[in-house]
Amino acid sequence: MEKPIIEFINYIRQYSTLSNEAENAIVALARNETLAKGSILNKEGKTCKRLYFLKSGTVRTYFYQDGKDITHWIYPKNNMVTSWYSYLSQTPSKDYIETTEISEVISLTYTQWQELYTTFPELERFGRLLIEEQMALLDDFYKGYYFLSAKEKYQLLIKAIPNITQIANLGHIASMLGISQETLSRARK
Amino acid sequence: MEKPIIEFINYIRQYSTLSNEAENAIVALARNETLAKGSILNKEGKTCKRLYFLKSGTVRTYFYQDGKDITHWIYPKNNMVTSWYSYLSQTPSKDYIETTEISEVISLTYTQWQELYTTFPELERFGRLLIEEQMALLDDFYKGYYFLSAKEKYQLLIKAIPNITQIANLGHIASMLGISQETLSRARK
DNA sequence: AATAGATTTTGACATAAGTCAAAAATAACA
DNA sequence: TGTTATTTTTGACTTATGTCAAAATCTATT
Repeated sequence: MEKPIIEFINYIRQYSTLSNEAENAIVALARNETLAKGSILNKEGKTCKRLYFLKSGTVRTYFYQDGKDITHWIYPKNNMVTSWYSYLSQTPSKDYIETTEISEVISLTYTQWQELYTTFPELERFGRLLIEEQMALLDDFYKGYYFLSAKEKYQLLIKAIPNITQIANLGHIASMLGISQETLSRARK
Repeated sequence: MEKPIIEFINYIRQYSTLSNEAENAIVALARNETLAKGSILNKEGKTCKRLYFLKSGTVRTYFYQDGKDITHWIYPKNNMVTSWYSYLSQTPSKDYIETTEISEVISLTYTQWQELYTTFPELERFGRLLIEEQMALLDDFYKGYYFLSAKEKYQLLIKAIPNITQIANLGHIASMLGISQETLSRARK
């Protein structure tokens, strides 16, 4: 029998060694889905209950401000995806999470993870290291960001997500950078 | 005998239960210092080896961009302080960390924490929950931040750190928000 | 290949915020 | 309590980026 979860297991192994028991527990709980382009994983006002591993495809998180669709972040495949604030604090989200192309995701719920953390210390380690990495990324990305010109912001993003132009359109990228699409278009000239 | 570490132990207890053994291990390793105003805890180019608990006082992290001093974040007492990217990845920092008034800090090194995480699962839990909280804070704060006017940015900061005007001057606050001091002054009008 | 739809670029103009400089207000110190 | 230093505010002018609108380019489908 196939094990469609294997990529996720390998992903976890990059952070922490896994006992057979822990692996089996994850395999037993994980939900594996193939989603059409434009599928919504979570929406504004709903608490994000799941942490997703994006096995293939692309996911975008966004929210509405003054009626405008503003991209929060774009995730290429092989990333953990969720609405971090909502998921971690288990409070209603301000974000939408959507697939921008056909995507496969593997997920467990917040509650399941809490139990796994308690039962398997190696999974709590995974949880810690995963968030540490996300935190370091965010901390580094936003540092001094405000004082950069439109062009410099774009260059910084390219460094963080090199294939961003292949997986997202200009409008989404621009709002992610906090600049207008026209300005971004000119910055790339 | 006094236990000057007790505030830190209580802080940890907010996140995770602590066995006597774990508590003793921390007491044995923790370094307790009183620092004059303007003390530098870490500087640009040096890897931040310690995670600090700010028992009293105020700490500011900042970096230089085009020769300008730009505030990254300001920490009131009872917070964990470090240069997150540098500490978590153990690579050279871009930040300076300084006290802006006389302050007491309690700290352990990165290496010490790694050992504690392995020995005491309850401390690994603390480590995970601490970073999760920081991550949620950052994620929430920066969201949609770019599209706010100077005035709205200031209001958002006041919500995040209500006593900010008591513990930092306008120039530091302005650069933290990514706006000029003059604009901030006018925004507060 | 032709049509329709979506995305990106270009143009003209408006505006929030930056910069430099000086004045005013506040705090620190003798 | 007067003097100096530091911090904050105000003024005049400049500029990067936003906005609205239209043209150009790319993509998909029949």
